[in-house]
Amino acid sequence: MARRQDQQRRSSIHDVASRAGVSAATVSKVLAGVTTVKPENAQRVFDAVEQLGYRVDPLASDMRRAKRRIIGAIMPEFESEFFGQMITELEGLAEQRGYTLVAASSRESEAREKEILARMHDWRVAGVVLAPVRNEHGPAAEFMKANGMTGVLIDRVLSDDAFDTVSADSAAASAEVARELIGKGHRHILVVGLGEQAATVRARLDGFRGAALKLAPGMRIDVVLAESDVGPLRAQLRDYFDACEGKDQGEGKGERPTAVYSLFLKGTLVALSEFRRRGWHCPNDISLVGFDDAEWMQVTWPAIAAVVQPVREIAGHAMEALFARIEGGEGPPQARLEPCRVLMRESVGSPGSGSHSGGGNRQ
Amino acid sequence: MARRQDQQRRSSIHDVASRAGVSAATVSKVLAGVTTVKPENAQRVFDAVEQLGYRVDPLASDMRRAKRRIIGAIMPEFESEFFGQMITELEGLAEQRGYTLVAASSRESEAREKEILARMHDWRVAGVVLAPVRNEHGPAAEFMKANGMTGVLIDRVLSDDAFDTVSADSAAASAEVARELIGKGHRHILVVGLGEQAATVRARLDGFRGAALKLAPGMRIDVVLAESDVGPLRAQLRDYFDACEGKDQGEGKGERPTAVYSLFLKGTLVALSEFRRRGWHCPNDISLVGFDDAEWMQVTWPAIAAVVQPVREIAGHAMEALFARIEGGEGPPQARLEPCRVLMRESVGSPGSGSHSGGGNRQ
DNA sequence: CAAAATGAGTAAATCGATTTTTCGCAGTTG
DNA sequence: CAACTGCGAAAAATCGATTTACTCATTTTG
Repeated sequence: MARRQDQQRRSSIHDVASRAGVSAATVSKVLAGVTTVKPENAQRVFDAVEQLGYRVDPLASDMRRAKRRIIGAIMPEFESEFFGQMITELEGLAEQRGYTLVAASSRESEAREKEILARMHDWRVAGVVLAPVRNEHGPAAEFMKANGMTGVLIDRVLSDDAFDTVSADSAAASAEVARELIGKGHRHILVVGLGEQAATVRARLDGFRGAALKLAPGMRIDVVLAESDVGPLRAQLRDYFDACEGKDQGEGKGERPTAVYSLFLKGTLVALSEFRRRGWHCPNDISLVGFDDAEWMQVTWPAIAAVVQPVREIAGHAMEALFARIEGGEGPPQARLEPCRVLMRESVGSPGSGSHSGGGNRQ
Repeated sequence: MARRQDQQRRSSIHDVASRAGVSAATVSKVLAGVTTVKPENAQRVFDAVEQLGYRVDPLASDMRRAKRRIIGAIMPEFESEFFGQMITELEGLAEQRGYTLVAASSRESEAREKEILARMHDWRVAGVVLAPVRNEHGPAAEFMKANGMTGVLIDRVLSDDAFDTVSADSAAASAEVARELIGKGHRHILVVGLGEQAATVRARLDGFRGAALKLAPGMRIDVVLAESDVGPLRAQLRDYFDACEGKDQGEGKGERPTAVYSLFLKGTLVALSEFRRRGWHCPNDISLVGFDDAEWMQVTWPAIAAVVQPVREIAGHAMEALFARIEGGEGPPQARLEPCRVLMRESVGSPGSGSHSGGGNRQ
């Protein structure tokens, strides 16, 4: 009914100006906090703003200025807790500084990543927080470089010669996982990963292997790395365990690993589902640690041990670095690593303790 | 090194115009696909665009036009799979139509919800997809109404007299859950919910109760509803089961429910963690069904039965309705309900079958 | 006391598009 | 031949701010 007229034109700076009896320029100055305005006029401007319910149009405002107060954020996905929290944090931080965050999901595609970036460039964003699909050497970072965009790379990166980077200290966390598992007596561990090209997967693998072989030089570390998708990983894992079981029978000695370390969240899920399929239970039949924590991991039985990434810290330092650059900060790019927490939960035990429901007869 | 000069001013429509030897207006028309331009000139424009790598500045473009090609999306949170998928879908759909999606999290706060909305109004968004914290009667919807904004309400809503609504058919799904549980022999069921004010919680509760009491009139349905936060719910649930156990001893008959139906995801987690604490296992000691599915639910042991919401459908129809309104569609607001799928998994069994690890001695 | 500096404010240019208006020119028509 | 029609394109207005340049007073300074 009254809808049509509700759709009134919002009042502009000129409406405020004429109501206050000053020029638009003066209004702009008052609102920007310039002090060279007569207090009386300033008050009249404030009054007019109040009466008209005036609010600056950020679009028009950004039009004139060189750096627009828009930040772009590109994440590989939004479905996981990690990136969900990340977006929430980034959005809050951007808002605090009066910026608007435009978020987009690259859906794990580098092609899409670049397209989104191009669109953000069209918007002339002041800066971009990019969590690349693979690593810092992808086409997206290249695009940013070529177009002189300012940005920060997070998560699946180590360091870059053009952009600041912020990520979890995967290597250190993985080393700690190695220490924990070896401390419990594990000497044959399977590491599961996806995306050999992802900077973090490599760091996690190397961190784990380095620490493990230092503590237990003779130990065995198997690795199952799928290239790009979760589907193949599932099959690879099945084949891997099939092979173990085969040897089991042949030699009468358990060739099956006593623990699995998954380098990423979906891998943890795939491992769990493979355990289910085989009727294995944690930690009696096999131990499990996953990189990336999730809320459900502590309520299931057993609770799943996990590496917790410091989302707040990553987001905070990423934004800090980004705004420093936006405001003209110079100097070589910084590569920042934030420490993780390793939560050892019930899914990890000592090998050979407890009853087995699996096929192998060990010890 | 070459960075500074990379930060070149991007070419504007005037650059294209002068290179093509026409006016800016002509360039605009060619790019908009107006046919009243001499083919020869059109070609020269295209060439110039190509050579300069020109792209329209969406900000400047939106400036002049009445409806800006920006869609706002406000979700209560980004951390869950549901809203993560929702944002992903919405973003994709907006992009398909040449719109930019600006997403923000109200972080389950109605105050913040309204603030975000005000900021989106400042941006003069063409439309808003709002998933309200509580229901359609909050201050945010009020704000939208008062300011003549066009929008669609989703998820925690039933119907509205000013906006189209799209949500999962919670009531029907809950009725199906009731049928399934009663079919398995359950006659004493606890329903767990949060936020009595949330439209969906009420619909789910009523849908469940209605169907259940119709099928098994004498059955017992207990309800534990926390008002606003998960913390209290945890305590309430503990008290509830403590009370059950107390009676257990006193009467020697199990007053403990044989199944729990959680009306929302976090409730499912809280229920699971309470089961853990008491050493109860699904489905032997108690059955569990939760509203909202999650990836992990099918890989844990037992797999958790859940109601799957049709995210794609909700997002799709929400955007459809929104764009219809943006393009001037009239008519009374539509309230749309999308059917859910109920996945019965291992967490549901028949009462009294299987061994018990809990305290009560039943049958 | 004249010249320079300062203060307070305004008109106009600008940002980069879109849209409306105007204009020139060619071809028709009365 | 004047008037009219149409077409294609240019010129100008517009969107809503910010910023620069400039105008008067008033005050300070040499």
